[in-house]
Amino acid sequence: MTRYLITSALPYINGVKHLGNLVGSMLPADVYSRYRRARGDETLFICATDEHGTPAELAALEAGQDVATYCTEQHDIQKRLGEGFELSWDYFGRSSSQQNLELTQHLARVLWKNGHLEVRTTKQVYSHAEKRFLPDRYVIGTCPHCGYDRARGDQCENCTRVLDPTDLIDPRSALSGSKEIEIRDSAHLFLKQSSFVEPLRKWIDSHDRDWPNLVLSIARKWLDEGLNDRGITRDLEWGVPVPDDIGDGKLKGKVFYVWFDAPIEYIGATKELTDSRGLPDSEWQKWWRPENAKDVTYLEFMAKDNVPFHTVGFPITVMGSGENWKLVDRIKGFNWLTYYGGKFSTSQKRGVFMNTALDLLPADYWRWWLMANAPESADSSFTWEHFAAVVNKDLADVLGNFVNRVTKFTVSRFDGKVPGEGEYGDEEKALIAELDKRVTQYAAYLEDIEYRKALAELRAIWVAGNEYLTKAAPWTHVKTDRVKAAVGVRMGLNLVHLFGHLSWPVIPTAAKKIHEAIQPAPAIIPWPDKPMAKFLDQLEPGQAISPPDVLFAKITDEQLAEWKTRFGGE
RNA sequence: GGCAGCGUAGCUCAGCGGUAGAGCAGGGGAAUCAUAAUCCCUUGGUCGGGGGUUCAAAUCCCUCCGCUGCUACCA
Repeated sequence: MTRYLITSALPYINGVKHLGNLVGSMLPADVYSRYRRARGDETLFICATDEHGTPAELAALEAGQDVATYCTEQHDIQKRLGEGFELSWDYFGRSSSQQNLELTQHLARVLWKNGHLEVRTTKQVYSHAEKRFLPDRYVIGTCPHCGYDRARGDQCENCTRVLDPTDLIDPRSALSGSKEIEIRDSAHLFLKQSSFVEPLRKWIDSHDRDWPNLVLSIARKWLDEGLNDRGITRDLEWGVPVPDDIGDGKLKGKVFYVWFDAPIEYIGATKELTDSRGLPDSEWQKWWRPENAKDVTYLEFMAKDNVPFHTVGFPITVMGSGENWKLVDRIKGFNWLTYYGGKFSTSQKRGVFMNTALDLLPADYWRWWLMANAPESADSSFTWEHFAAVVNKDLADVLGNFVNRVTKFTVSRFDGKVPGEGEYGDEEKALIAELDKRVTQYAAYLEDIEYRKALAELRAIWVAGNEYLTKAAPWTHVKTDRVKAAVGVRMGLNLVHLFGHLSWPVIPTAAKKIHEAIQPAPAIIPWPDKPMAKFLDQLEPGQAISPPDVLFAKITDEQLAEWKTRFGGE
């Protein structure tokens, strides 16, 4: 049987993530992981914080903390928020872990031995005020092309030309404004990516049919433009140190570039997991070393900005090692979620962030809207109006109200027990036939990782329940034909039970409550892996049920107005 | 500038060579078990503009316009 290795792009450490970050990687990975587990597949869902790099150092500086402490705190915050969103990680690691350090150094060593790395001297901007090297973007000055006086060292935001920091007129530090900067020579390790174009293209072409267009076109764009060799070290203190035996001692005190060590943390976090349980190395290797992982399908979830690093950078690391490491099998890429058509922005505090989202509403509300409107084929836009309308209609009216009306009616007219009288007739058979089709279709969409379509199908399944109930109308029959009413109620309760199962990967908390209205719920609510005729006729007559509290309170006009004001709608 | 994606009903989107679709919103009706929720019926689009290929184009090609993103040391 296939085992599933699932990774979510690593959220960066510099603060709480927004809904765009969530929907682009962590949440879809979670829904898929839950679906696999529901089907009984052995599944490993790995995520971690991405902790290295200049922004982490700067964020720590701003917070008045040393960077290690800052990262520890932020990691805990992100972990807690992820759990608040019911992200079912098997492990949420840290790219600053010892395990990742060792793996990163190991892979760099074999790349060095295999001749895929070389030392080159580059010109770097050094700032005396900060006593540090500055990444290009943290040097600002006047653009030599258009005269814009706040052009960044990597690109002028005004005329969009790509720049080198040495091009800037009157350069200064973006951090302090200090003009005491100089260009220094600095030795760095370069990964000779250019020699991997052919194997990469072959590999990418082999996924022509099973990768989304978005992913293929981004990957090919990079290959088509010609792969430049890429610096994989930086003049920073915070990061994985370059070992002394690489680069003939010219790289003392440098660290690997965050993009080199971050994907390796997928493996690192797996080892963190097995180490934390005192398991031998063979346990993490059974996911990552193909000789032990022939039955593993590896899926990566990420937003489109991450695609180059997962289709080019990381695969080169793995291929160039000459060792057998698991390469990704399927990549699911996402476009951007926008906030009223504009960018979600961490620095400008524009949009909705994971912490505030959970303060307003339970995770399931967000999970439903985000997955039902996932930016799969194009960017999609979050607006409070749309969010409230969708959540109220789909969750409160269509699903929540269905569960409520069936269970309440059972209590008021059937003593709160599953009625056993009567046999299923034509209406029930028609419903069963429809649901056999729809459940199969829903599963097919989840297998394809087509979330918009999958959730539309799930919603259609809920609607089918409402349609059936209207036709069965037990509230009418109960007055004249108790047996007929009993059939409708029994089917209604079986439908509630079904909805609890089918909804679990997407809205786990509500699904659990729905399941518990009928009977105690297991930790993993399994997929209804049998024909609907059986599944919808399985509740024992006489079994007691208990209506849940209101599953989804509606978002009121007042709340909507308040949130729009508070978060700046439009 | 280059590259990529997108432009289909008021809104959010599906369809991607064979008589224009879904959900929401709007209109009408039914029902009254239920969080006034539900169910049925229904209005609504010359598929961004123009040109071409084809028996046939929203769907393929060219071109123009518009929006978004990327452009390699932010991640």
